[in-house]
Amino acid sequence: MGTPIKPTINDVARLAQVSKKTVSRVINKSPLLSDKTRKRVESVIAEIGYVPNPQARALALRRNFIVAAIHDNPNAQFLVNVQQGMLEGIAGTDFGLMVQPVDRNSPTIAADIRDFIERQRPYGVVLLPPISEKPELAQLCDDLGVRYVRMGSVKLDTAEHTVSSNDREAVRRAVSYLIEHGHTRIGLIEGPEGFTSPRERRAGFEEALEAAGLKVDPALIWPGKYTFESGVTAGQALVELKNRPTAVFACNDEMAIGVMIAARRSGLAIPEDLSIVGFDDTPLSSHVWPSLTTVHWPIVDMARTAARKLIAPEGDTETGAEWLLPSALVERDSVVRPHSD
Amino acid sequence: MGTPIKPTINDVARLAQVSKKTVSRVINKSPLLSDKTRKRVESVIAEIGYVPNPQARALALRRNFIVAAIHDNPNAQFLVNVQQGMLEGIAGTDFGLMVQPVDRNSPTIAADIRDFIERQRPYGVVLLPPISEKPELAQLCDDLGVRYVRMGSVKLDTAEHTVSSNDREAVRRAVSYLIEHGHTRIGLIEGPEGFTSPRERRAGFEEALEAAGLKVDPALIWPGKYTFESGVTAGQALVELKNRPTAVFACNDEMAIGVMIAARRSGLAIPEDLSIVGFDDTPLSSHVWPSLTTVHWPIVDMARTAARKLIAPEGDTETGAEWLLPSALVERDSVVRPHSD
DNA sequence: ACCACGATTACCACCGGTGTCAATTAGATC
DNA sequence: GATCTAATTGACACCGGTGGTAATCGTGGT
Repeated sequence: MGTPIKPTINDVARLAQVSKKTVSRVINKSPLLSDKTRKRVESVIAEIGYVPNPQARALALRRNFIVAAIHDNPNAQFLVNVQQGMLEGIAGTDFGLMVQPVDRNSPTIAADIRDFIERQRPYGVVLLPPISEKPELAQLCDDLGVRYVRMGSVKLDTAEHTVSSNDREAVRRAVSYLIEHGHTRIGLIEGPEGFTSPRERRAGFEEALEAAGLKVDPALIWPGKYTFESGVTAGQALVELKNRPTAVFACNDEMAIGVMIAARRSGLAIPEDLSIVGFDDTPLSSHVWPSLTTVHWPIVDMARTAARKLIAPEGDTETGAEWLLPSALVERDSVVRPHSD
Repeated sequence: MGTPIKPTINDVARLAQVSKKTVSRVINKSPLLSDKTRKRVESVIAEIGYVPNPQARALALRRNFIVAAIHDNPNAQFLVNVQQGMLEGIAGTDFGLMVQPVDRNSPTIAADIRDFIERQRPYGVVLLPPISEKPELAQLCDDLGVRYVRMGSVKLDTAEHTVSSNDREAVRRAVSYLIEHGHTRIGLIEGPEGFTSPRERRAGFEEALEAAGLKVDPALIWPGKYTFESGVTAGQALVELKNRPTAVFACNDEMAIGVMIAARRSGLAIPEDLSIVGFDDTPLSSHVWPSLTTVHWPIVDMARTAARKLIAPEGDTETGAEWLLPSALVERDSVVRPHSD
């Protein structure tokens, strides 16, 4: 107890009667080593329980074994999914995961991120949406010489260093699904303005309608903020329309569930009177009743991929997974054909 | 771009015409320095944008500036709250936050944690519930010479290194609140077996009944797993009882909401036919309809405190906040007086 | 002007690893 | 057995900081 003194590479070297450098070679699995020596050193390592000091390694190699998730996203499920994915991506390596939230609206956001990176010098960082949409932050990482990967929707300013999903196509398919079920008056609850992903989702919505020869009715499109409350508000507005829609696509699950609540308060039955489709596929979506048909957003996959790309050897640009990950519609119980009138 | 070379302490020393050590003193705000020298060095630092290399510091000081949250908790909101709290606790310091999940059921859990700690050598770790209840893990931290703080409910094996809330008392108050509202048949949905916190919550439930002279009816007590589904199952069972309860206390919010759903499926109105109280005060609890009366569990406060205690100077045992943090009942809309029959 | 003494500052080893390159050893060849 | 070459291994500087101690500076007292 107290303060146990960890054995160092010198201890191993002395006990195995070899030089530090040889021990270093064993640790790093260098091929230019005789089996005999390797065995001997390995047995000493096992015996005294030597583990290389990560800080010393980091100093000598001028790179440490930490990747960081930098985010500005208040959504718990999203964050946890990202963390899970990144941890999967670094599993089996020596890397660890740091988390650093920032304030999207702060004027010092760039300085804060710079501060974090310089204070910790992580090996690389993953920029999560929505701050991944700010090109100046990617530039900052470049300037600081820290590797980075952005997570986002396709159609960011550039695809470089970006792991993405195709939200537009995913929404197009989801709305087409509603149309195939016979819906022609379909409401949309949008995400917050000023970000790529909500914009893409709206574009997908419009494309689906146009492809089916339906026209986009501005009265059926309401703004939302990705929050439950904003879903309730928008849902209420939609439901109280004289000529109300028979289906609603909400740009995320939370708002979709808000719509459910609002509709029910107005005496509508879900899905009989109003079909609803969400986006994200959070656990919540299968917990509500009726369970929510929604677009599965591959966050975990994206985060895993981002982490893998981040720690992949320099030249190795084609490590395994692709940069674009597929979404999929998850059919549950919140969509039926509309009343035939 | 490319690989910018960060200025080092040597660059500063050369430009300011002083020794490395003097620069080091400036960085560490040593008092034994003349103002003149300090000013000169500081201006050079500002000019070339020098930031000390954290890995070199970590090596020399034999301690780094990272605290880690080690957890085995699948609940997203809980994790995010803990992270938020810990980040608040280290705000303004040089510390960063790492996250390391482990598998509670894995036989190698201790080895996994040891592995993590040795691979990263964080300055200290916070053990989150429920793994904070395993004394052998605290022992492990001791053995490894890494500082730690546990988060949990009072009545763990020992209070040492433990930031806690008093779940028993909190539940006692919540259930007393139901009793004050006229409920006498009160159901309980328990948390998973084998952990201190659910045990304490149950004890609080029983104490409240006994204090009011009511007897504990085993038929009204159902097991749960802290999941939404288990809440639905238990809720359904309670509601279908011949002599069903007029109120239910669920050991967490998710289960409480499960009970809501189950009750509604059986045609009961909430809260008119069934009052419900939860535990946690997750955002969810104010999103459901009717909003859920629940016990506010001070996770953020506990996590903030844990982080502060962790990085507090050695002897400084009485830094600010207490080790025991208060819970409080949050009155919302899910409790009314029972039908007077 | 000289000296003691506290305030500043410099020097050098060290933290625990890795890179470079020279030295040593082993195996092959004649 | 001597020589050559490839395979192993070691010596040493260095990564960028900090600690301990010695050296230097400034000041007041006499």
